[in-house]
Amino acid sequence: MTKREKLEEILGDIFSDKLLDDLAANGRIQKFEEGTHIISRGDMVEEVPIVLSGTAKVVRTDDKGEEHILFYLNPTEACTATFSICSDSKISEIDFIMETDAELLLYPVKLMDSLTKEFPSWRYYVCRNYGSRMKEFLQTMDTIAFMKMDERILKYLEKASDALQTKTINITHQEIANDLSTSRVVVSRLLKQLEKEGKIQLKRNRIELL
DNA sequence: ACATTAAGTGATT
DNA sequence: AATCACTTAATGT
Repeated sequence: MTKREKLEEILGDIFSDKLLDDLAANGRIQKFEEGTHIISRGDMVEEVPIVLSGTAKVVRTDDKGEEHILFYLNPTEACTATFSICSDSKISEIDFIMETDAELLLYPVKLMDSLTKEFPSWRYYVCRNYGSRMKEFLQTMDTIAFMKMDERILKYLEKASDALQTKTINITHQEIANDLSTSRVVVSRLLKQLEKEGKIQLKRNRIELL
C-alpha cells in the first residue's frame, strides 16, 4: 500500500484529495512502539504528529515525575497543543507518548502555515480538534471547581465546632450530606479519608475534631 | 432477640 | 462525585 493510499483510507473522510496529496508528499509515516516518547517537554518540535493507528497519550509531568494524563489521541486525531506551536515558540509544553504500538503521520511544522491557508478541510479539522479538546477541559474544570467535597466537609465541621464551642459535633453523615447537597455515601467516604489523615475521629452520630 | 437506623464498601456510571 | 446494592455496626424496645 502506498503512503497516499494509506492516508486516503484513514483520513479520506475528513480531508480533501489535494490535502491528502500534500500530506503524502511532505509528511512521513512511521511506526512506533508502545512507550516511545515522541515529544518531551522542552523539546523543539519540528514535526506535528497525527495518529493514524493505535493510541497516543499526551501527558504533563510534574516536578515529582508523576505523569498526569491530559488526554488520549485515537486515530485521525492530533494534539491541539502542537498546533499552537506553528505560530509561536516551537518548544513543547507537554510529553507525547505512545500508549500502544502505532503509526503516526509526521508533518513538518514549517509547512503547517500553508495547510491552513490552502485547505479548508484542514482548517475544519483543526477547529474540530480544538473543539473536542475544549470540551474535555471544560469537564475537568467543572470537577475541579465544584467537586472539592472533602474541603467543604472539613470547613463545615470547623464552622459547627466554632458555633458550638466544642470539638465534638453530634451529627449524622446524612445531615451533613443534606446541608452540602450531596449523598450520604460520599460524605461517609470522605469522612473516612479525613479520619485516616488523622484530622477527625468518627463515632456513631458524632464526629470529633483533632 | 429483633427491628431500626447509621455507617462502611465495592462496583458502576 | 453520584447512585445502587449490599454488608456491618450501633442502638432502642
